Amino acid sequence: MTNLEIAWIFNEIADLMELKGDNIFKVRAYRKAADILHHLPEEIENIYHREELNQIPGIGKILASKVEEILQTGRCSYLERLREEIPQGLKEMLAIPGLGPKSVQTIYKRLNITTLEELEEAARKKRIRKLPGMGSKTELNILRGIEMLRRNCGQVPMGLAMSLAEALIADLKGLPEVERIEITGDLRRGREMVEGVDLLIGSQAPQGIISVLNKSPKIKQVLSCDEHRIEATTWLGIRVIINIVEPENFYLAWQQLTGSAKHNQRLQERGDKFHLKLSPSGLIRSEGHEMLPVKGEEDIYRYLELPYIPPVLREDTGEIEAAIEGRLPELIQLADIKGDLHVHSNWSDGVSEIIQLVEAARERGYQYLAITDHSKSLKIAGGLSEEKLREQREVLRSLEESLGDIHLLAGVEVDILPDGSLDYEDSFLEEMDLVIASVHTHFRMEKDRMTARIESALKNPLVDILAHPTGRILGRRDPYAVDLEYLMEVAARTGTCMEINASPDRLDLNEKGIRKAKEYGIPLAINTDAHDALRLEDMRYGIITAQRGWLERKDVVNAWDFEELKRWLGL
DNA sequence: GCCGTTTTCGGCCCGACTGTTTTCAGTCG
Repeated sequence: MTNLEIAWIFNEIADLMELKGDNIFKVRAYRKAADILHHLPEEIENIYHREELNQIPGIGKILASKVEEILQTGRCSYLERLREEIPQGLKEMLAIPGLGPKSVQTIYKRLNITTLEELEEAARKKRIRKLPGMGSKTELNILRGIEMLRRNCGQVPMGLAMSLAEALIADLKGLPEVERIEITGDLRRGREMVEGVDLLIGSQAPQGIISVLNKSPKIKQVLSCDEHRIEATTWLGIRVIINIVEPENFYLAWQQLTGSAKHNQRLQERGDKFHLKLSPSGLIRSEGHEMLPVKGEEDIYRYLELPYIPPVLREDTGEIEAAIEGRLPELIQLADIKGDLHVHSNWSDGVSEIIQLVEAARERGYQYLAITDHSKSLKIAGGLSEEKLREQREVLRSLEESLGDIHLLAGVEVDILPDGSLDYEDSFLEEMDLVIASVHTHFRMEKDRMTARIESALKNPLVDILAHPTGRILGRRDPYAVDLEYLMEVAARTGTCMEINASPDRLDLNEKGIRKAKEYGIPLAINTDAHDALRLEDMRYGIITAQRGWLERKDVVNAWDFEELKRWLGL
C-alpha cells in the first residue's frame, strides 16, 4: 500500500475518532502522522523493511504497529472497528464547511440522522434549528454544503488520481505482456476533477495483466473484467478503468479514449468530409473500406488535415477552429519554467529549511526562487514580523552569494485584511523584492465588499502578484464571492500579475479564469505555494492547468529569464 | 498518541469569527 493510502487511513481514523469525541490530541496525532506519511520522500514500505519506522518523528510505537499491520495485511482492524461503530454518513457530513464533529454528533444523537439525505431533509423541514447552538443560518449552510458535495460527487482531484495512475503504471509497466501503457481519459486531458483513473494498455496477452491487478494491493476490488477491459476500485474508492487493445491499435484507441466526447464528435464530423470513419478499432476510408495505418496520434489528425492537437486542448472550446486556421497556441511546457515565486519555509508554516527549498529549486534547474512566507497577522501560520523578514532577507542574500548559481528573491505573502489594507505598511513592503497579496481570512464576505477588498490590494503598486485569486479548495471549499472579471480589468490596468496556484488542491486560477486573464492581457505566474521542498514538484499541475488555459511561454512571468523578471519587478 | 530526557506527566499552533446565545461553544485557517 502506498504512503498516500496509509495517510488516508489515518485521516479517516482521525475523523471517526473526532466524531466519537475522542481526545483531540490523540486525533491530532493521527492527522499529523497522515501528513508526515503524505510528505515522506520515500515509500514507507522500504523504511519498514529497514526496521526504521520508529525513526520517523511523529510515528510512535502505536502508530508504527498500525503501519506494520496495514503493510502486512492490507487492513487496519482499528479502522474497521471504528467504521462499525460510526455510521459512514456522519463522516460525509463533516465535509460540509462549517459543520464540525461536535455539531455532527449533536445532529446524530438528537435527531438520529445518519445520512446526507436525512440531513438535507431535516434542514429543509427546519428541524435543525431546534437543536442547541444551531439556527436558520446553520440550516442554510448545510443545504449549501450538501449542494457543493453533490456537485463534486464521484469526482477526485487530478493530483490524487495522477499519483494513483503513476503508481499503477509503475506496477504494470514491467510485465512482459505489457507493450505499452499510458494514461487516457479526462486525467490525460488534465481536468481538475476527474471521474477516476483511465489507463490504456497495448498487449497481445491480456490475461496476465488481469491476474496481476487482482493481486495488487492498490486495488480493493475488481468489479468486472474481460480481455479488453478491467474495471476496479481502489481502497480510496477511486474508480480505475483499464482498456486493453492490440498493440497495432494503440494510438487510435488512445486518441479515442482520451476524448473528450465532444472533441471526438467534432473530429468525426470533419472525418465525414474526407470519408473517414474513426473508431477505437480502426480508421477506415469508407469508400474502399481501407484500414489506414496509424503510427501515432499525429497521424489521425493528419488524415483529417489538421495539425496535432494536444490532449489538454481537446474540449471543443475552439481548438478545432484554431487548428484549421493554424493558430493553435504554442503551449507553455514544464521545461519553460525558470523559477518558483511562491514558496513557504519553516520560518512560517512551511516544513523545509530555506536551504532545502533552494536545493530543490537548483535540482530543478531553476534560475531563481522567491521565498514568500506569511505575514504577521496570520498567527496560525506563524506569520513573520517586519524584523523577522529583514533577518530572512539577510539570510537569503548571503546564501545567494555563497551559492552563486541561483537568484533568491526576498518575498512575502502578505494578507489582504478585511478592509482591503495590507498587513504591512507600504514603507516596509518597499524593501521586499517580491510582494504576493492574498486573502486568508473572512472568506464569507459579501461579493461587493470582497471585490473592493481585493481591488484595493491590486491598486497598491507594491503588490506584484495576487495569489490564489478565488480562494477555492477543490472539492472542499467553493471560491469566495468575488467579481473576478472586474478584478481582471483592474489588474490589466495596474499591471498586477495573477497567480495560477499549482497546488493540486487549489488550481486557482482555473482554466476558465486563465483564458479570461489572457484575454485581458494580465501577466500570470505559475507558483506551487509549496510548504515543503518536495512540493516544488506540483509545478506540473500548474503547467497542465495553464495549458488548458491556452497559455504560452510569453504569458507566464516565471518562464521569463531572470533579467526580464527583474525588469518587470523593477529591481 | 507523541514527545521530552532539566518533563515519564503534562503539554500539544492559537486567535478570531460565526451564529448562536445572553456569555459562549464550535469551527476554521
